[in-house]
Amino acid sequence: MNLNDLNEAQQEAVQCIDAPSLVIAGAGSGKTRVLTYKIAYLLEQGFKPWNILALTFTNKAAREMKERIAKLVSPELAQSLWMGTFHSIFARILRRECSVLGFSSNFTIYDADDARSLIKTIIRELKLDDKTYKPSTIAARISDAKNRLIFPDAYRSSHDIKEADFKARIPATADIYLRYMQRCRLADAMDFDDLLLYTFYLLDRNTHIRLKYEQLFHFVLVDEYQDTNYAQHRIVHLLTAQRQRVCVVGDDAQSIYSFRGANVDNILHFNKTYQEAKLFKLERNYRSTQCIVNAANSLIAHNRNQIRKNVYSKQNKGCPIRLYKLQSDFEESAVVANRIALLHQRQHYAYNDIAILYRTNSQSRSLEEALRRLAIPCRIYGGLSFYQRKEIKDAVAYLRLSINPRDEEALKRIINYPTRGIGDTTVGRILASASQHGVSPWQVVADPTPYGLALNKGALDKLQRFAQLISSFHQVALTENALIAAKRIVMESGLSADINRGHEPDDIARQENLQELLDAIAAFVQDRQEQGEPALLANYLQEIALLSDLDEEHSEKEHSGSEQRVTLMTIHSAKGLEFPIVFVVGLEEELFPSQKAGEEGPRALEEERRLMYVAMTRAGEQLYLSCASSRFRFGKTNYAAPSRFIREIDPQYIQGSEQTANTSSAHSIPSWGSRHSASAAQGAKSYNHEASSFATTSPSATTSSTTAPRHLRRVSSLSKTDTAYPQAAQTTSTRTPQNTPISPLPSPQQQMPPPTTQLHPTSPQLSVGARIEHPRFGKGSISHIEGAGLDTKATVLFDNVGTKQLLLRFAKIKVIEN
DNA sequence: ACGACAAGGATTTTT
DNA sequence: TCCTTGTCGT
Repeated sequence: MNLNDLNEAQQEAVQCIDAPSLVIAGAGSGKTRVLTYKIAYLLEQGFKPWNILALTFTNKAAREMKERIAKLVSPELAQSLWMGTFHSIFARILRRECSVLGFSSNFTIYDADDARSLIKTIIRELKLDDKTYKPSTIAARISDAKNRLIFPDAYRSSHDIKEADFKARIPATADIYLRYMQRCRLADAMDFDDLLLYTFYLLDRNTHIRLKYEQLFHFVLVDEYQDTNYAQHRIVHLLTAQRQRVCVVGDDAQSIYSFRGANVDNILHFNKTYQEAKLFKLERNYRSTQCIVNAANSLIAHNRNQIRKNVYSKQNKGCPIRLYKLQSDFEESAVVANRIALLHQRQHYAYNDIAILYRTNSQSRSLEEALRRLAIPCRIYGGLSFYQRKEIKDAVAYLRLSINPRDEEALKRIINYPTRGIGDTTVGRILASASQHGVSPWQVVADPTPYGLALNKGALDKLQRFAQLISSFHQVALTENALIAAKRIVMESGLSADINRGHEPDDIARQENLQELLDAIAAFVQDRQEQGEPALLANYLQEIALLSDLDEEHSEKEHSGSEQRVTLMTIHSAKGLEFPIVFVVGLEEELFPSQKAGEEGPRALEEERRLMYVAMTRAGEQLYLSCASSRFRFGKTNYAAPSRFIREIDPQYIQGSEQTANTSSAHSIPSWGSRHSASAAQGAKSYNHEASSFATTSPSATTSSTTAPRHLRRVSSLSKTDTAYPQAAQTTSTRTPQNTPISPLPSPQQQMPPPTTQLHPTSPQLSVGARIEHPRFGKGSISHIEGAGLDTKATVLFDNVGTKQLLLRFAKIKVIEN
């Protein structure tokens, strides 16, 4: 490591180890660099890696930092650091110390859906109206309380809260909260917020444990400090109050998660908590042109609540920000797509260098369509993540229940899926009985007699069979590795059979997803075994509970090469990323800033402004802004004025914005008819030129080109939706209505999203008796074949693992002899 | 127990 | 518009 790689401000921040330090890292100022160098520096100064705790918000951030430290120092040292997300580190600690809290070390982690579902159950049990007591609202309130370290008893006795709940007409929230906590405990489950809440509780109440971790962590570093909530702040404080060896890094101007409990005050008032704190400001931006940096500064200057800083760039001045004022969202998309085509063709920008950012996910649609018309490949981030897909949740519910049968949410999810005759009435009685006796539903299922279940013989039989099934899974999970256990569970539960029943594109997608899960488990097991670490199902579940699917990015790149795509994402997901070219679209009042923010007042508006700041500072070389006077939203055309944020940017950095900023009102936006008029901004003129190819696209062509991807999007309900358009040139021009496939089941090569599905379009010719080899199951012989074409399914008797049913188009099998 | 239909709701979402 | 949710009918 060489400190000379850093600028002066960065060096100072890195070298401060005897006092708490707050590093305000302006956008693009090398924040991660400072953190990694600081850790390297600490190691050089003799700190042991296992005495250093580095907390991040995302797994991705932790992983990246670890990689960089591995390169900077050594992989071994990097490996021994305590580095991870708040939640994963605290979960690790909690699993170790949980006996004090009355949880087992295999406790389940409830995700947001589990939490909401349980809250809903409780609302019903309490005979409250779930119109008034909207589960999501209550869940948010409980989450909020937990993030502020307010336990149920404190919640109940707080006058302010009581009044607020009374005003909101949900006075029973305190009861729901208490019951919710009890139920989680009974289920041996913690939700995301509990991981913080109980960690705090443990450290705060248990001196012994606090001392242990105080003595363990000689230095604590926190990334993205502006996004910490009160609980996180207090935990960090508990761990560092003695030694005062703490370094937090962040940018108050980029705090955009207050709606999730993040509290900007943590960073704004850091020096109140740590009075000896030293403040370091990283103000040199290495990412963007002067024009972009200055424009962003001029915008954020409208915020009152902030730490003043002077972010500057020494790069080129760069070109001014281009502003497009369009008439409709449709036009906006077309203009953006056209501009991207030009950037690609004339200025030779790679698609990967370009991002389109928007406030809401729903804005992606028209952009996607416009891009497709010009055959520009794009990748849309957002939507359901892998683990949120129904079939994955079902499978994971079985796995969870096998590890922790008390997991109420998992039980409810699959007790009658696949259908086994345990209907709502039966489940209702079980839940009521469990709740009445203060036991977990599983206890009632496993042993109904003591709880006086009013069920007939048939229902009881079915229950017993279910209980036995789960018990056997539990045994398997304890003894076998995760892969073997998961496969048995998936097969014997009937889930596999249910999933593999259908042949619709959606069914196929589900089958693939389930296979993907099993593949992921296989990879996990292999990985763990290579490391000589345990590879039980419980270990796997612990791993995935806190994982979103961000680390698929790696594997995906390895698999499908690096195809160039334009990135489409919300501004929130773009935080921390950068692109040479950035388009920020949909700059209209009510949309950005959002209507809700407007209603909520200045604080919320400031957050929206920070969001705009984040959006602008993602751009390195060129920044484009656009707004549309009309937009199709919620099935209606809405009209809105250009966003105030456009006005708040110093017009000297915007091309052609002088007139629009001062003289034009919402009504004098250049429109189709007036685009040649003198009042049209320069941006609109260039639009006129650039959009020529769009202008020739007739509306009817638009509708026909929309047909193809409809179910495609469904099939690949991925968090990342890839759209490659292998036939894209035809999509708009040559494909006529006649040769547009009408069948919902087009040929797979054309219609499947290529990067996510690895089909084997030409299934090997197979006959009964053939010997084959499968990469995971090994060798075996075919005992039965059914179906034809794409749906050919073979029953294979494998030498080592028994009989499996394989869909030939998915199974990567090799024919040994036919 | 499941499919069909209507109604209502609809930021952002690191864990 | 599109998705989730709830209700109804078989």
